[in-house]
Amino acid sequence: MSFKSAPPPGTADIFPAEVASWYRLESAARKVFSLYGYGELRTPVFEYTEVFKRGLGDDTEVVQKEMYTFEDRGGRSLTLRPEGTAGVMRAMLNTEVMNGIEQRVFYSGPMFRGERPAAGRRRQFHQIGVENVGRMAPELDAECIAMLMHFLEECQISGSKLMINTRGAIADRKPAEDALKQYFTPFISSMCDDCKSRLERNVWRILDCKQEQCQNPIKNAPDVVNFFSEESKNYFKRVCETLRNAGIEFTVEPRLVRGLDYYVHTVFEISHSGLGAQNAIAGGGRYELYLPDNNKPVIGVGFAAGMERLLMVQEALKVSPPEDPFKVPVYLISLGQAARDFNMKFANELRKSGIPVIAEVEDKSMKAQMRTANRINAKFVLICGDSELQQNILVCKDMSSGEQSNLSPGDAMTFLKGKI
RNA sequence: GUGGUUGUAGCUCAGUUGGUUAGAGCGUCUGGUUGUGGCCCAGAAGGUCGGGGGUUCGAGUCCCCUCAUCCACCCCA
Repeated sequence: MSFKSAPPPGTADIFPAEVASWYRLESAARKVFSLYGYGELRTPVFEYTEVFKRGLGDDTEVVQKEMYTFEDRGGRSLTLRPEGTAGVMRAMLNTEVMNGIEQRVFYSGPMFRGERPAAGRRRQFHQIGVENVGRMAPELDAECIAMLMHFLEECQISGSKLMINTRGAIADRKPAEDALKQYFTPFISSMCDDCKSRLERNVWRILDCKQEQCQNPIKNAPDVVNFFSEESKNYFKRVCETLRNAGIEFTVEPRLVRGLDYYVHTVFEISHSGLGAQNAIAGGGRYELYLPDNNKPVIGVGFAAGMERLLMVQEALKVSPPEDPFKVPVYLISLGQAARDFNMKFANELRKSGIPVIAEVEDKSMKAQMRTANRINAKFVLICGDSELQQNILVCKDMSSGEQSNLSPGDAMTFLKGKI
């Protein structure tokens, strides 16, 4: 196997046979999201580096060590988007959302993160995401989650687990952070290196640590919710209520923090077993996102789902693969140059009337051409040789029954139109 | 970034304690009497054994380096 034909680490070619499954995910997304009033927004795959630094938070793992950053010829620092929200919010700046008018958008496309590839984790991966921008209400958070569940249902994905938590308002952070710092400080010498640096940089993430030596201190850590304002607590309560009213099952996971700094209040994650270590198929929450040169945050609630992971779950659940939209049902066999000339022209006429066709261009034997027809799974073949040309007919053969008949080119076209 | 795993034909893999022209199955191509596929039969093509260096009379087999794969840590979608 030649390594030269392999794409760079963590990237993959998606061949036509697999693309059908991607189409299905995307059309499920369009269908469901449009039911909730969401329209598609397409933003660039790269942005000014500052958009992500400022938007996601300088101290996040993603910004610190996973971004594909480069300088363009104009000396601008640009970054391949590691997630979708920051770019969408950048696009929303200076629109009516800044005055509390709601915008509902979804997106899908490639994201880039310089991580070591593993099961369900690539350097270029694809997300479908949704953002409800401009307004804040617990009902919107709940509806966003409900829509995600609806989408998963549409994708025939069952057995997923919804976990939610609250991070409180930004104003609640300080007391909670202080309490956490105070609590962890006596234990910190026995904790892992990452946690040591998190203590000052980002205490919250200690709660998320999975290292053996950190589990004990974490287990008894104070519940941050206790430091939140009544307003924040009520907000979360209301989100939970609305979800229950919608009949959505979930568990409250006080340890659920998530890695990006822009989250406030509601955060959530959906996991699915049977995916390997990366078991999150979607995640999101409410955010207040600050962008360069803007002191007023863009607010909203949203989520992103990993397309590769959704596909993996579908496969694990044995969701039947969609029909290949690239089937070519008609194959034109020609015997001799004159017949080939005719077929090249006739093929185009068939295509213009909506019939997918492949015409053989090589001077191969009848048998060889029949074998090809069989291999590409043609439903019908049209055979043309000198005698057919003389009589102005084509032999039309049904590949599954083996029946064949002589038809004029015009009749053959109408016949095939009726069959395909 | 840190670990471990694997790397032989288009694909899935065999290759015995290092020993002559590197194998199988599937796939592909060509044939099995004039222009008819799938099944069957016959034959053919196709590999500098991921790359580089080393040990050896001799390396696909052993050692080192490198690249890539897959997986785990980490992080998250």
